[in-house]
Amino acid sequence: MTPVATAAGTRELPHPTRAEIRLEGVLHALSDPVRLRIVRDLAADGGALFACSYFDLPVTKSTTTYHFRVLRESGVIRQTYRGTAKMNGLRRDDLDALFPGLLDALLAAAARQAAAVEGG
Amino acid sequence: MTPVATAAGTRELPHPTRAEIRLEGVLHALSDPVRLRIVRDLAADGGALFACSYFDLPVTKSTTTYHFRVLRESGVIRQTYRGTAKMNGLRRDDLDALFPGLLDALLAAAARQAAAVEGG
DNA sequence: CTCGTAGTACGTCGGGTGTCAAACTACGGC
DNA sequence: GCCGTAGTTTGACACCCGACGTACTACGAG
Repeated sequence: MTPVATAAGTRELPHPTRAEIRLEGVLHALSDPVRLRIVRDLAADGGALFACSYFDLPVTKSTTTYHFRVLRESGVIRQTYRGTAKMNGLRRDDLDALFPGLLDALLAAAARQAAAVEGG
Repeated sequence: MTPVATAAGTRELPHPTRAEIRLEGVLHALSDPVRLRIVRDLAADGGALFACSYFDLPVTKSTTTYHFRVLRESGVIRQTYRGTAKMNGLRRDDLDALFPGLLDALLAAAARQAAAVEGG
């Protein structure tokens, strides 16, 4: 069996269109420390793509999958398969078009808070 | 009994200090449609204060109390008693100091989305 | 004092969230 | 073909969240 399109074999991931992205969903996605960290790391290296395994998260693989899915379904990141890896990238263009300045303000706020916490 | 300081009689509400405000908490507070609406209304009239009953929310009184408490405990609003009413105001000074530009970006994003939804 | 208005506290309830372990699928290399 | 690596799925779990009704408290007006 498993002729075509098992859940994992689909090789095609559902993303919300730009118009479907909801501010509340984005804020909810970013209100989790793990997910906020992921987005910060993603934004740190420009528009580069990173596999899930690139991130050093304090949770198991299955929890990691869950968090990336929340980020994708809220429209914050875009995920594409590349061989056995799943590459993740910020949807900066869509977010900037929908909510100009928001992503930068959020990233700046996160950086500021991280500096305040780590720096004492 | 109830000589002094019952929970309601305290007439003093716990607020986080500026340093205690966490970005994740603010985002979580704003990720609920009812609370986002409250903050938008609060911001619409400058720094004016409004009683809870000023807002026309699609929930009961007890749920309203809950949402205002979430906003207060996350540091988004400040609540003070004024007779039998409880006045609510945005903590714009604290938020702007902690996360410059964030609140304005969030309000602009919310306004933009509201316009897109209502305007078709 | 009594009444009305504004808001709180408490108990409850269904559903969502974040976490894990274990078993599984998909791809690339050998 | 077989194995390892990367990620998924499922089920379970404890906890939190948003909603409600009811009973309650606080203050001001009369």
